[in-house]
Amino acid sequence: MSQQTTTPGDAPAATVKSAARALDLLDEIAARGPGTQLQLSQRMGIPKSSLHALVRTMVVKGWLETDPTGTVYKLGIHALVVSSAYLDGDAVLAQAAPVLDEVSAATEETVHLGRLDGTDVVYTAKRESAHPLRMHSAVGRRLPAYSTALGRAILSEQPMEVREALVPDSIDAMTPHTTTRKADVLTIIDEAATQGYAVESEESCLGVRCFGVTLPFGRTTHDAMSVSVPISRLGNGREDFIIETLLSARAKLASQREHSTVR
Amino acid sequence: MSQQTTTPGDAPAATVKSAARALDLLDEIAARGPGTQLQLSQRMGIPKSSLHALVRTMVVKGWLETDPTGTVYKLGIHALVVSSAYLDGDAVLAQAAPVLDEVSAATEETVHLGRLDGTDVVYTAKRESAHPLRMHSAVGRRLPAYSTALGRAILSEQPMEVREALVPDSIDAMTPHTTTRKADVLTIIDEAATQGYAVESEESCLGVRCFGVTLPFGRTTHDAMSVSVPISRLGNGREDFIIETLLSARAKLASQREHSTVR
DNA sequence: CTTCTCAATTCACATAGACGAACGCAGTTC
DNA sequence: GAACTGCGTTCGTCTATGTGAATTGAGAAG
Repeated sequence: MSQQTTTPGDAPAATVKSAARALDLLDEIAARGPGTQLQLSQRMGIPKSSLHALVRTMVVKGWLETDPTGTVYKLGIHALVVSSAYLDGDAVLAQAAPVLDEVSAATEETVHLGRLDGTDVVYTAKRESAHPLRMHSAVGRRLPAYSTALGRAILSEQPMEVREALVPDSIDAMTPHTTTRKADVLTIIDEAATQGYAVESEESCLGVRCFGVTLPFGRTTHDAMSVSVPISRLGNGREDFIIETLLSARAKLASQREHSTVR
Repeated sequence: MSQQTTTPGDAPAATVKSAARALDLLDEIAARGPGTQLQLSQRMGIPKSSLHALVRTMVVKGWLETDPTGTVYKLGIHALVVSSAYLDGDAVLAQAAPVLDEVSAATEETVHLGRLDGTDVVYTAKRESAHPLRMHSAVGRRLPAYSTALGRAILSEQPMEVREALVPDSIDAMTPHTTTRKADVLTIIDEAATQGYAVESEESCLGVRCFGVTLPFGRTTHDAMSVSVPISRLGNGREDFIIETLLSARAKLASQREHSTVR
């Protein structure tokens, strides 16, 4: 993804090449894994001699580390440090955290907070299910917005053009149940807009169904919350209960928002 | 952290200025919080005109975001994304995770994994206590090594010169109980080396005592595990139980290491 | 021991960026 | 409403850095 985010078709906007490359390099390694200088230079289309100085700089600063052998470059520990700072400075997270806890306590399932970034959603917080059977997930992970309940919830509050733009024409199936036709996905998002919540069943993780609602912050909502439940634990109205829980969580946040003048 | 440049007393080491600055800027914001372009340029000692292009580049790439007002710059969502990639690629974490779970289950207290970075330790994983009274902590947060049980455990396996170097002459008290004399801290570390585990009582967080042991990976150990317990829950041999749990966790990892040829 | 391969590294030139100073734009203060 | 203050932005020059080709070094293969 990263390579050349180039916001499509706009001004050349004086950009600092070496700084951009340093950041791209971090993204590249994050997205496609570690590599040698040569491999990375090929993957990114940068002359290896250029990469050389760059990599050295980044190692000195602790943003990259090498293998024991010294030839393979991977992310350094500074990659971790900034993440907590990002989360600390996030007003949405701070406000949503108590509600997240409540939903987690009420449902006893894995609960995520996520945010739209490009066509993906990035998890910004989670609460894990107490059950031994639980999803593998992590704060910072990105998944396509259109195939997750969380992302669909966000998309359902966007105007049509945005939905169109953020659902690609060709969708890779992550599981046999993934909806791969753009039109179908758009229909699903439309239903979510009507219902007020989004669903995704085994489309990104086999055996798991997710439910998502947006968080009522700001006028363009980029944040949402979802609950992921193994299908084996659904039934007996438990699905409805989870949806109710999510909707009332959102209602609670919305009312808080009216009382306190936050941002 | 940032601002140093000039790797102490060795080769001039061709460094890429603008890349270094981009990274320093991330560190700066992570360490001392967001700011306007002017503030940041002053904090970092960079001409504002130089910072201007840099900041724009980083915003375009999603590594920085602005306030709603557009004047205050803070970390962007990419800061989150790399962190999960860092953790994913970490062999130590993958191996230690099950043991972490066990210690968490056995003690029902907050358990941390951490790694030495300069004079600090950075948390790389945690399991939270189920008790409502629990520490505030987060993966990615850094604390001084010398004042935490986790850090002291790591230091206790380092040679004397390293300990000397990593404990500063002047220590800021984080709580009234913080040990602030370098000599005292070195003595405590020495005791930890003898005992095989490190302790810290209310020195970084009032009301909390922590116990730490190193993880037996590699020959120079940079990783350690700790348990943080509210003092009110100690007593009745619970302290000994926790220490035993940690020591046996380490023993388990050590034996695993002998069987599997990892890394 | 020689040759191949794949890695990092260095060098000398063309270019991209760092810098200080000047500018534009709000919101405040007098 | 005029002078200030704090902010981002632009411009032209000097310098740092990106680049391709050539070099070194370590293993593996012959």
